[in-house]
Amino acid sequence: MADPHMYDDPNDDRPAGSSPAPPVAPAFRGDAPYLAGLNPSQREAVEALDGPVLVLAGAGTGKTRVLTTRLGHLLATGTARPWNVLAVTFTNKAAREMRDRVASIIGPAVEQTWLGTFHALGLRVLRRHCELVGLKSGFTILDADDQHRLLKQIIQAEGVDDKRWPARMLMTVIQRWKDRGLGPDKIAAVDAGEFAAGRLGEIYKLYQERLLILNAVDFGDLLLHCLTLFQQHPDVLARYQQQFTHLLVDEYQDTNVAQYLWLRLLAQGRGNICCVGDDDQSIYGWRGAEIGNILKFEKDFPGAKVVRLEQNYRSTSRILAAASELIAHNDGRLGKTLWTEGDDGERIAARGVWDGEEEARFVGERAEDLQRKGTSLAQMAVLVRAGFQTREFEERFLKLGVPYRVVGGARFYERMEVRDALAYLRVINQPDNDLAFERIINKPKRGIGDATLKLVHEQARARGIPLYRAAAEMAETDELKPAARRKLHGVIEDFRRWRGLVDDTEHAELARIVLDESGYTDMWKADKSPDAPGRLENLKELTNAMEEFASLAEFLEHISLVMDNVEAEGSEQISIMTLHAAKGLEFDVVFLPGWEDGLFPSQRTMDENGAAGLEEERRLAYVGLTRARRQVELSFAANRRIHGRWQNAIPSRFLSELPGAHVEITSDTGLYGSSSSFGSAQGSYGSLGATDHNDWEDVSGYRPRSDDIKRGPSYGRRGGTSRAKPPTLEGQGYVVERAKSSPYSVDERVFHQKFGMGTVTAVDGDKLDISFDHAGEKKVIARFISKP
DNA sequence: TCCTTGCGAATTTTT
DNA sequence: TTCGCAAGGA
Repeated sequence: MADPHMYDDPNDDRPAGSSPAPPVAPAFRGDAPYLAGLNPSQREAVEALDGPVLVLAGAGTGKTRVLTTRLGHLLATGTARPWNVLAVTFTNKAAREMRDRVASIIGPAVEQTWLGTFHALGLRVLRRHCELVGLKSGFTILDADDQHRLLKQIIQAEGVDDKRWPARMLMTVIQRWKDRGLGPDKIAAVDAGEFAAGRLGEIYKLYQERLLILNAVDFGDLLLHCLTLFQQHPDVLARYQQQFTHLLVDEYQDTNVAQYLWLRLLAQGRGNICCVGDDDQSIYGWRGAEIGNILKFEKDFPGAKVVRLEQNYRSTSRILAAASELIAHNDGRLGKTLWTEGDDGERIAARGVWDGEEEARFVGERAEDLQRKGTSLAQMAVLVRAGFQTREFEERFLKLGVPYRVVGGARFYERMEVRDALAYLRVINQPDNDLAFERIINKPKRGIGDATLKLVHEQARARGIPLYRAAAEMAETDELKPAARRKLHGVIEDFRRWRGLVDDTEHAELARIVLDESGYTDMWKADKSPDAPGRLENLKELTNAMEEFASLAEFLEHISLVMDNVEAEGSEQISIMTLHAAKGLEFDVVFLPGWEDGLFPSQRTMDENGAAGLEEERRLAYVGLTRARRQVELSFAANRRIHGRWQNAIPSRFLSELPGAHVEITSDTGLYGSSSSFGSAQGSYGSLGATDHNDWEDVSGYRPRSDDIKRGPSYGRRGGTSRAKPPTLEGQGYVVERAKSSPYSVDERVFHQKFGMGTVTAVDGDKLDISFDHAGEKKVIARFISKP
């Protein structure tokens, strides 16, 4: 039996089995009110409480409802006591939502469950046993910026060329190692050898050592230290195993190896683990998520029951059909068949346009049109592949006066001014925080530059003391030049005064005092840049937000874990966001712009991760499509400006993977050749969707295969690019007549609007290799070529 | 110590 | 194109 004193908060964490479970509430046997309205598979997923369970929840099949009802059921029937349940999510938002919804079933008892993100729960465990992994109580959590600066210092100190091996890149590698549960001691020389001239293993080790000295951890450590703890202290692990009789995991397809190991260790107690997820929505492979976790669940947890949720309550059957056909192009799926009792709905509209600007114009018009017909802007979203794509839509919506919001983007707590303000507060709360101290020691400029700071650093390192203490001492001695010393003295005095105020000043008020007296507020007041007023506004918001917390320390602890924005929702605004940010959301109408090969699927992903990367892109497309309830408006441009370069583009291969019967492709006149060159004999391009099989492939002669990843012009490379904007459609020369099969042959002389005259060297469907007289070898789509 | 200029790189992102 | 960073001059 566990030592009852092991748990510092008896109210919260009673040791396992300290009291017998109450009898199952008779009224809840089988016909509990919260079970009403579940379909048979949902109900099965809720009621299978014993042994390992995998719930494969397709998009829009009521996953959240199942998850929360299951947790509620577990507690309401007395199968588990609240503190015997471990419920894990990925985001704070999901955790909040689950907590709220479970509370509506079982009331405040939910507060006693271990419900939270992997990181929050990892932290909770770690706080109790930190000394066992070499940390001291009160350790701090570094955010991405702190990590980056710390690693950069190490890289420079080690004399590694940070041009060739930027800290960001090495940080990513280290993070991926941590995601895989690998500490510095587990990195084989071969793995580390690829980076930083073979020194990354060493750098990783130094980085971890520095973290311990700073008494700090990064996000990856929250799990990594837990793993070490569990492995080296079986007694501790055993107690948690005993405590957690039931585990519940959301978004299982997004777990990384470290999270998997963490779960598996804990689940080895009673083995009642229930994971919910959708392999088709695994889109975070690039940050360590291991889709293999969900694929091999049945192997990992023998005797696992698999429940499929396939009835979709969100989308029309045409949208589901399109999404299903698309995702069927992926290999290695667990497989699901989504169906709905709902309407067919409208066909997916796919629109070809001239360039990005026209695409934005088109989306703007469609949005206004739909709004006039009664769809709220709040029920529309523009989902893009990459952040930079949002700009064109923002500009367009501004011009049209269509209210919009960009979801995601810079988060509040990551804004520079907010981080600066927090750094002041952190130093006051905990002067040993070197990174925070360093951040604001000369912000605003107070004449303590690199030279002075370097001396303080040396002193601190030599004596093994924190920077703040070194600075405080040097402010009293003669080691510094009088000017520097005076300035340093001034700041240290300020901090002393502020620290003296902590106990009897309301902490939000203290923050205002600090920001004023330090000159930080004045610095932004004096700043004439256009974003200065916004920054001052943010500082005000920050101090206001502090009022909700009991103390400064509590506030700081909270925000180091919860970095998310509280989004204002419900207002009449169209949303613009990345496909990644859209996961889990739904809208009546979804715009999916930029469906061009190289942009989406992203060339970079395909280059770096090959066929697996392409599959992940396809899942992203699947996520995008399944966000829509009623209508999907796809679009693709023939020309796009990427990083200031114009490039011509071919439609995304995903477009040709959609079922023609449910997709209606239209295109501006002449864009992709005249009508005679496309589709059937007389058809305007717009009639293509009527045929059973999408004619696109027949038209272009281009049949993508899943392993065919390097075709087509690529973004971010030379070839098919030009500096100047391509001539407008009204120009001329772009409406090209050509016969159905390729009208060009090898050795033929041709003309290209941008590259001038050239000779065809190879023909592959509608793609030509041309040796231009002045522009060199290029791959070009036939429609951009004319006969001289 | 601060400010200007020039070069290079440029997804997706939670905690 | 645009942004961020680093080197070099005032």
